[in-house]
Amino acid sequence: MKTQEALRALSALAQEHRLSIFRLLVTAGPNGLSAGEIARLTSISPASLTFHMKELDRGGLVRSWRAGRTIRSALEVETMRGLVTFLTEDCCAGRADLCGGDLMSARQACCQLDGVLND
Amino acid sequence: MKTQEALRALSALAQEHRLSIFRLLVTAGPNGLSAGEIARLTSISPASLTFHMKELDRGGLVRSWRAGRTIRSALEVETMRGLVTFLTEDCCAGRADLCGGDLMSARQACCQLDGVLND
DNA sequence: TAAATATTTCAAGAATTGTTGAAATAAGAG
DNA sequence: CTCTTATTTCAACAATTCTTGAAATATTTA
Repeated sequence: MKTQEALRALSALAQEHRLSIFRLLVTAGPNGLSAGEIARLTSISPASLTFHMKELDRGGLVRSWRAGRTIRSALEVETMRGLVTFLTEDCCAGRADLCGGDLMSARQACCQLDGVLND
Repeated sequence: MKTQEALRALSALAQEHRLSIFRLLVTAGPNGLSAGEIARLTSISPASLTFHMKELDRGGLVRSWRAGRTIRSALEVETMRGLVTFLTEDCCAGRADLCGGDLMSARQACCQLDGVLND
């Protein structure tokens, strides 16, 4: 995952409504939920929901498809996995332990960085 | 970490300048960097930097202190660790594997959720 | 095809976020 | 105490984000 993709995913999650939509879709599994179900369960108006679903889509966090006369959306699992990897491995590269990453590999990477760090 | 704290941390990271400041501070370690150094290294104007450092502070991602006539800022490590935990354990609760979390414990949790999920 | 349901589009307006340069504040150096 | 360096504050403005209700579109049902 590149920085720009990560920024779009982070922006998508950094909003109250969208975070709750996201968490709802986590529990919904691969079949997802229809827009109407999401709107009802989160008390977001239809027009506003369309706006937020687009942002989640732009962030690569959901995928949507038509099913009859409803639009269903489900989590794009790999993106979330990629974001956590970005935060722990790429974003905090060489110091993955700082972000909850693996301590052993982080320690090795840190040793290589020792000369670069300014303190 | 509560949802509102996570939202502030996510919002703080969801901006190009702030993400690059964050990544700079990852490499800087506990002594941090002065505002001037950050401004020079990232090409952000002083006034704009003040604005963004406040957002990072609001997100709990950095802490700042005066050292002589400079202000130094360093990473607030625990918040980043907490955010990754939030994303993997709390946000994706019961499906931590979706976010790159531990597969074993995720599978156990999923079994308990099976009856609740709607597909 | 007409009616009903589900969702999107659109434009207007409100709210929030980000940038800028000039002036203000804080601290060390002469 | 004055000068210089480092940073913040502020107000104005631009840009982006979010909400709203009304109208438009797509699909199924009668």
